[in-house]
Amino acid sequence: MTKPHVHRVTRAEVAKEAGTSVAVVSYVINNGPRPVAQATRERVLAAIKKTGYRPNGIARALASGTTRTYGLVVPNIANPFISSMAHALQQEAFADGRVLLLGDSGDDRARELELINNLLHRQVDGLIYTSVDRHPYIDLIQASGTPCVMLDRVEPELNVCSIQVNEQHAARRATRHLIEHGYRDIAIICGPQEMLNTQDRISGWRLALEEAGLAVRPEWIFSTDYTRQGGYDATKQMLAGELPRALFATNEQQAFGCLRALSEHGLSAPKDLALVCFNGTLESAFNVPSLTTVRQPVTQMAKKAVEMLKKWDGQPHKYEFDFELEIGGSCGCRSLTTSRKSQVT
Amino acid sequence: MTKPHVHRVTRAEVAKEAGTSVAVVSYVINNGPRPVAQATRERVLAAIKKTGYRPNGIARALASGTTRTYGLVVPNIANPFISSMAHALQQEAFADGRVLLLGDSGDDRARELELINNLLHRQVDGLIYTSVDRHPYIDLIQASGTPCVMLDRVEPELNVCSIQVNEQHAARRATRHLIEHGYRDIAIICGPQEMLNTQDRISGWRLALEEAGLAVRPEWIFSTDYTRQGGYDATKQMLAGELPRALFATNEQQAFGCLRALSEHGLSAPKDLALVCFNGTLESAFNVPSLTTVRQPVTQMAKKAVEMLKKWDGQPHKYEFDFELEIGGSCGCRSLTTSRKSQVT
DNA sequence: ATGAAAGCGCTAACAT
DNA sequence: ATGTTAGCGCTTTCAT
Repeated sequence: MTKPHVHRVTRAEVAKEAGTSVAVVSYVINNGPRPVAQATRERVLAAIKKTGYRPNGIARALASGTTRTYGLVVPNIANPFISSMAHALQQEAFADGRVLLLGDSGDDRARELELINNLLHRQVDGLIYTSVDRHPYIDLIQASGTPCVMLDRVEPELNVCSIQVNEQHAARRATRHLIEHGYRDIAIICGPQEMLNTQDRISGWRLALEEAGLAVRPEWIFSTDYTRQGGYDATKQMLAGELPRALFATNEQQAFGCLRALSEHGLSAPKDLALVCFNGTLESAFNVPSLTTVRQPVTQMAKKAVEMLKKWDGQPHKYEFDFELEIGGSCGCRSLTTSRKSQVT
Repeated sequence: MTKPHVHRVTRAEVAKEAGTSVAVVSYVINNGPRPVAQATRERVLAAIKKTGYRPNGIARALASGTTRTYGLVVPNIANPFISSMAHALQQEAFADGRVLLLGDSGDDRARELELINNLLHRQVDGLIYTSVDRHPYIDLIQASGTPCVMLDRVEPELNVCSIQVNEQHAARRATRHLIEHGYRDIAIICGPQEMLNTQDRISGWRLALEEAGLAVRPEWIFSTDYTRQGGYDATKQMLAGELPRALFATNEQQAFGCLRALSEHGLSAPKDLALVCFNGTLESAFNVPSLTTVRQPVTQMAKKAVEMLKKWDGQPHKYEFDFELEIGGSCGCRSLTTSRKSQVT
């Protein structure tokens, strides 16, 4: 019952000032649910202005049962792909009068659990969730009855809503692009093996190789963290063995780590190693060389995610979005085509 | 009074189940403010487990007057420097049991106002604020009595708390580093002229030049957005005139835009243009070439920001942090020293 | 069209 | 050590 803030004007004072009941003040503020006579409305508005009244969102949330808040749970907001998604989600949510509670788990599964519990206690109206793990805390969320949209793939048998691109297809498409360049020795730097998205991306890579009749060499699967350092370390390791001619890095950060490691050995892309990556952002487009990358339609996905939370019906809808293979210079295309429009102008 | 969620267990049910009063349930949950007999405590805990009770954070916030939430207002969460700061802030805040409400204004001043109003209505316990503009909405925040820490410099006469590095010093130091390399023709790519941080960074640059007896050429001040595209455009413009030998880019994104533009003209750093930038992140360390950059102690600053909100006393404390000039390859140092430890291992 | 009042689920002061 | 209850500031139903 401690009130840390300065005195706050309440609805009662406004009502007194306007000479009405508190209910009418609510009707004016909320534009409903009942009509208010024009004269009364004006008196109320004047009283609001005069008193400097500001509705208390917490009290409103308690009474109305909606916090007008979504929770966003992500592994790490410092990942540019994720922060670009967060940006789009916030824009979208705010257009609907809602704000995002940021839950950044710092790539830590225990922390992720704490955050989800915390956000659920806060009665968020919905959760937008990317787990650090292949076993997201779905039960917990469903038990609370909170609408939830997953932003990655989950075990098919889980009855959850999800939004994603088909990552296996995308990985296959990216790898196939390298094959079309004529490369036959194609390695992959991927995330932790147990994660579903890692598995999808590996299997897409494998599929493309098999379709082209190329050998799948297990020693050319470099599993590491989805970080720059991970890509760097994996590449160092790769450089210690027989060097492939091309590489599929399963996220943008790994690709950057890879380029750095290459450069420390006097190597570069696409000259010594052709490179494509997954989930590129503006960074890929501006990098030198620009990165050929699988692009997810972040803005559209954000729109859909918010829409799904708004229209929540408890059914486990799954939406799949088309990805785009954005051609940059890292795969060697730039030396093949001379007249390509620049990415960045 | 709509309850969108499934039935939620309340404290009353727990009390009934445990055969105690509701107050005791609170005391158990909150570990106070009054002691509870061990036996009772255990009965309550058992009842909580059995019923699946979860405290309602909103009701708690209304009754206690604290939402255990901070608002974070930033120009754009997709900016890597900002998202790394957001990451650190969230970690720090959560250690204190609080969560961040993300207010991403999308570089739009009107949106920023809406967001601040929204967050204030939500009764956030504090605000961490970086404005898109030189005139932040301080009055509004102060009128609400909400603790607030600014993360950039504000007009000195404003009585607000702020945390920052001395940007003029940092800019001067960065520029001086270029001068120490022997470069005499040093340009600057900066942000919008009216912003205080732009002015600080320009004046630091200017000061360093003057101290070295070098000419300050107004045509070598390229004002643009703090974005990759901005850096790109400014560099294109620069390339149309007489090319300087060195450049100070006033944020990391501009630096990347610059490198891209250079590359499209067959030029590169540090060979054709030595480059240092402001507010580098891990991206600078991993880029090829790695970027020489002013680094802010993001983690410490986040710690301090949260601490200031916790210990709020209404006084306009200002904290200045030491920056670090992180040496990379973009300024030419790499060719001078051969034995430098790698940045990224 | 408006007023009165019953919650929303909790905290904590006031009882015992 | 524990029970009872008055708020917290709002939404909305039930009256009028």
